[in-house]
Amino acid sequence: MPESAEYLRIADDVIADVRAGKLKPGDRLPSIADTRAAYRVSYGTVQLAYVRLEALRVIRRLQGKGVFVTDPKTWMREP
Amino acid sequence: MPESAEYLRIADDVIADVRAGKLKPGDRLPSIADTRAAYRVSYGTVQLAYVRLEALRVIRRLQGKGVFVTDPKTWMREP
DNA sequence: CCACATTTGTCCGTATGTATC
DNA sequence: AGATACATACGGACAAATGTG
Repeated sequence: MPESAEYLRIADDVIADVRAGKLKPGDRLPSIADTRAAYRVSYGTVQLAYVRLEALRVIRRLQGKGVFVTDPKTWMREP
Repeated sequence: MPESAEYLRIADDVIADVRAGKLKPGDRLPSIADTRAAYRVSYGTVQLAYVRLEALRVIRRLQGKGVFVTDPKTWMREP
């Protein structure tokens, strides 16, 4: 295994983008299909990252609509 | 059509057990193989529940050792 | 040190369901 | 009706850490 797992890398990248302001509350993330292609991973790997990000309250997953960034105020405290 | 997803049910059950005191900080959860059998689900479904619980800081997953309950003080607030 | 079993970790491909547009 | 997008689940495969003999 590389430095860290791919699903963690995907999740960390999203968090980093939010912290950097590249993703703002309400923004929609690229589709899972696009993310899959960008990272060259399976659908399941992206979903694993999203399940984690949802638990961390960084995103909301809305079936049929997309995946959206939440308000960082609710989670942006420490590591 | 599932009342709710199996992986969420597994995760919620663990949280409920911790809240009820049936699982205490430092306790080791049943092995994934046992949990699989108990819920009659696949390995991946249990892992999904655990990835979520890890993000919620309810458990720590230690490769080769097991899955352990964390100190609820760090997460037991909110819904 | 070595071999082996156990246990968790990660990833893939596929199938099917459900919601939205 | 059809296309798009997310949701959930399964089975399989191999890697990595741990513990035991």
